[in-house]
Parts: sequence; C-alpha cells; structure tokens
Amino acid sequence: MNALLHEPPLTRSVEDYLKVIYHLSSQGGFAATSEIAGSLDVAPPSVSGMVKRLSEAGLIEHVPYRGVQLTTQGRRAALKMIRRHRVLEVYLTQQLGYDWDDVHDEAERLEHAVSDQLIERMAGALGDPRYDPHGAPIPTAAGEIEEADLTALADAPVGAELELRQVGTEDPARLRYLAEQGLLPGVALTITERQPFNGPTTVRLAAGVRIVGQELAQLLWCRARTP
Amino acid sequence: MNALLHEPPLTRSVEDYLKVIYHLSSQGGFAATSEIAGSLDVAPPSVSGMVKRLSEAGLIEHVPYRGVQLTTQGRRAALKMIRRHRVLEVYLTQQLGYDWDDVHDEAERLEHAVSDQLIERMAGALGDPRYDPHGAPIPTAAGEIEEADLTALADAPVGAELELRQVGTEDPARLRYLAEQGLLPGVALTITERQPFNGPTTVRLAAGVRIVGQELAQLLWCRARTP
DNA sequence: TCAGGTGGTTAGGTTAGACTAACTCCCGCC
DNA sequence: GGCGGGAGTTAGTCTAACCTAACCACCTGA
Repeated sequence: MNALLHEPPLTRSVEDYLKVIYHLSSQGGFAATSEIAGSLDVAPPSVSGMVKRLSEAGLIEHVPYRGVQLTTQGRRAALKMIRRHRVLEVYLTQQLGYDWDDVHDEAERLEHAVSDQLIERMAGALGDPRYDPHGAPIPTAAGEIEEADLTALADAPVGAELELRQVGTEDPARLRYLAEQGLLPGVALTITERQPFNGPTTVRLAAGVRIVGQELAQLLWCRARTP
Repeated sequence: MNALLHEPPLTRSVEDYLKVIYHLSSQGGFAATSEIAGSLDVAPPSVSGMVKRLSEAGLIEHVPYRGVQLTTQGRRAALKMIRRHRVLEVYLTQQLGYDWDDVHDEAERLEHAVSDQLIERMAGALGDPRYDPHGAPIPTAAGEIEEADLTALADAPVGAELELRQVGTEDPARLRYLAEQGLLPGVALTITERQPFNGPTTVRLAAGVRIVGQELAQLLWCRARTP
C-alpha cells in the first residue's frame, strides 16, 4: 500500500498551489482559501476545486471553512519546488548575469521544467549554496530547510546591532531600491532612531545612514550581530 | 490589421506541433496527419483537432486529406523553438556536464519554459555557437538557419573523403555507440569499402577503421572534405 | 439571540487537449 | 471503372483548469 509507487507527476498548477500553501501556512496554522486565491491570482471557487483534488491526492489536509495544511507528502513536494526555485535564482544570478530583482519570474517558469538532475548539477556548480540571492534558505535535496529566528527591522528596538539576513519581497522596484541603498543580505546595521506611529527607522551602515519607511522595514529580516 | 499585436503566447502543445511539422515538411512538401501523430505519440484525431486550431491561428496551411505546411508565421515560431532547443543542448553539455546522448530530454522540457532573454544569455556565454552537439545548425535569433548540402554516409561512394557534419538521431543508445566509435561531428573519414545489398560501409578514421551498418550510415550526414 | 456580512462552497459553464468509435475520402488495383 | 482498404475527419466523451452566479456557514455586534 505504498502511495509512492506509481505516483503520477504533479502538474504545474499543483506545484504552484503547494508552494503558496507552504508559504501561507509556514507560520503554523492553516492557509485560507481566499489567501491562496489571492496569492495565485485565481477566483476562490477555483481554489475550492483544487483543494478537493489535492486532498484526495493526499497532499493536503482540508478542514472545511477553516483552511488547508500540507501533509508530510505535500510538504516534501513543496520543499522540492522551493529548492528548485532558489537554486535557479542563485544559478541565474551568478552564472548568467541576472540581477536579484529580475530573477524571480525566470525561476518561476523554469522550476516546473527542470529535472532533479539538472538542479543538482547547478547546485554542484555553485558549491551547494545555502541561501538564495534574497537571503532565503535553500532546502537540501533531502528536504530539510533551515528555520532561522529572524526579526523584522521594523520590530527591532532602537540601539540593536543587527545583520540583515533576508529580504522578504520579490518586487523588482523595491529590490532595486534596496540594492541602491546597500540594504543587501549580509550587511551589518545599527538602529539609531525610530519615529513613532509606524514611522521610519533610521539605521547606520558602514556605507552611511539610511532612513527606512515602515513598509520596507517589515521586509528586512535581521538577526542579532555576533561581533 | 497587424496580427502581431496582442499575439497570445503559444501553448506547449502548439510549440511541439510546430516543431514536428517543421521537421516533417523541411524536405519540401506536406506533413501528413499520421506522421505528425506518430512523431508526437498522439492519436490521429488529436492532430486533426490541433490542425484546425493552428490553421485558424494562421500558423499552418491545411489542405484536407493532403497535409499541412507552415506559414511564414508558423515557420518563425518553429525556428525559435529549434533555436531554444539547440542552444540549450550546447549549454547543458558545455556548462553542466551533460553528454550528447542525455541532453535531448532535458532540453525538450526546458525549451518551453525559458525566456528569449535567457536563451540569448546562454548563447552569449557560449560565444554564439552555430551548431548543437549533434552538429545540427542553430537558427539565429533573427530566424535564419543554415541549409547545408549534406550526404548520408550510406549514399556516398566508395573512395569519398568526407567530414562527418551531423548525426541524425537523438536515441541515447545509438549516440553512445557512435561516440565510442569516434564517429562525432567534425571527424574526417574516408570510405574504403561497401558491401552490396544495403550492407555495411567501411570507413577509415584517424583513430582506425570502422564498419558502419546501413541503419547508422543513414544517420551520419557528411560533406566532401576540403583538405 | 439573531441578523448581517464575509468568506467558502456548490452548481454549472468554458477551453485546450486528449481519447475512441464511426464515418468518409481518395487512390490503386483488378 | 468500380471497389476496397488505409488515411483523414467528424462526432462525442473525458479531464484539468479556469470562470461567474448563487447559495450557505460561521462569527460578530447590536
């Protein structure tokens, strides 16, 4: 009774659903129908239909009117897609001249077409990178992912000495702006000031002082700096 | 009335049909329904259905009960796919350790997912190669393809001094065997003997003498050697 | 406590692409 | 010159996705 035998290959669509369900339910809990619909830009009834198919296939657990969670099998499939996506992003930026703000769409299409073999060769050629260009951890081929304990810049206290680890957006305009400001994964920063009422955070980098609005400060994931 | 405006992107399936129609009708003339069905491993009525859609889209010309030919627009699209496929094959073999016998399937899937930009970057990284690993010419980005005048080894006379230019199969087992025999694009050879009744052809290479059966000899495309 | 409203689901329809079964065209052979 | 067989097409069905319209469940606030 091993469901792994004769496993039919997943469709593009299924792969996309699993990925967004992973992201939406990663902070524990359920992914809501409307959230999934929003992320994939489809109508809610389309999600209901797919949810039915996915839970029949044993990839998700569906609690009607509550939402959806990945099963072990679904999680494995989702992590595989995330590995593909992130390895592709690193490869395209390091080997083919892509920038961190334009690599997402290309990887998004390629991730459904590459073989495991190709991904492992790309990863090998890159020296098995652990993070993608935005600082997100790359799951291992075995399906393990680093769970880092990061704090949004917006939530860290004035005076904190931090390292920027990860940037939580794929929006090209925001990414370009952040790169201009030198706000890239790995950079060291110190919070010198914050205006009240969701005001901007002022940080000091080696390269100078930056004033970061609330919206962007919530996308900049940091950890305490160990000097 | 420019049909190029608002052109919907082609589906994977359409891209595959255009490619096989290109190959089947490249020696002038029409591609037959059953040939297309055979190449794509679908049933003939599926081809009839697709043919209707493609000719409505202006990509092919259909003469009922005779067959199908590409229009200028369809030819352009087919050559674009062939460029993608062949550039991918070169990239995967030169940069990622693929062999000429296992690169076809990977390229076949990727060709539908890559952007024009990525293909041009790969081509650039490779120095704009003109031939794929099997010696097939790569169409230019502008859609032009070299029309070489090649002769199958099986059809060349005894005594001919030839250069092997292109290998007309993607079958891994045959390709592996040919590589073992040193029968690779670019190699110089002289026909020393041929047995009658579709018998084997004996050739002399720098590396030694080879006896090539009729089936393989029809896959080895050669041109006269200019010493 | 029950009345809305929001969000989720069901019902029913569309499209691309495939299939099988059944029919028709064409050509070669007698 | 007609007939038979193979190739091509038409008709009808299926599935995966999507959609809109309509219906229902749950929770919150009066």
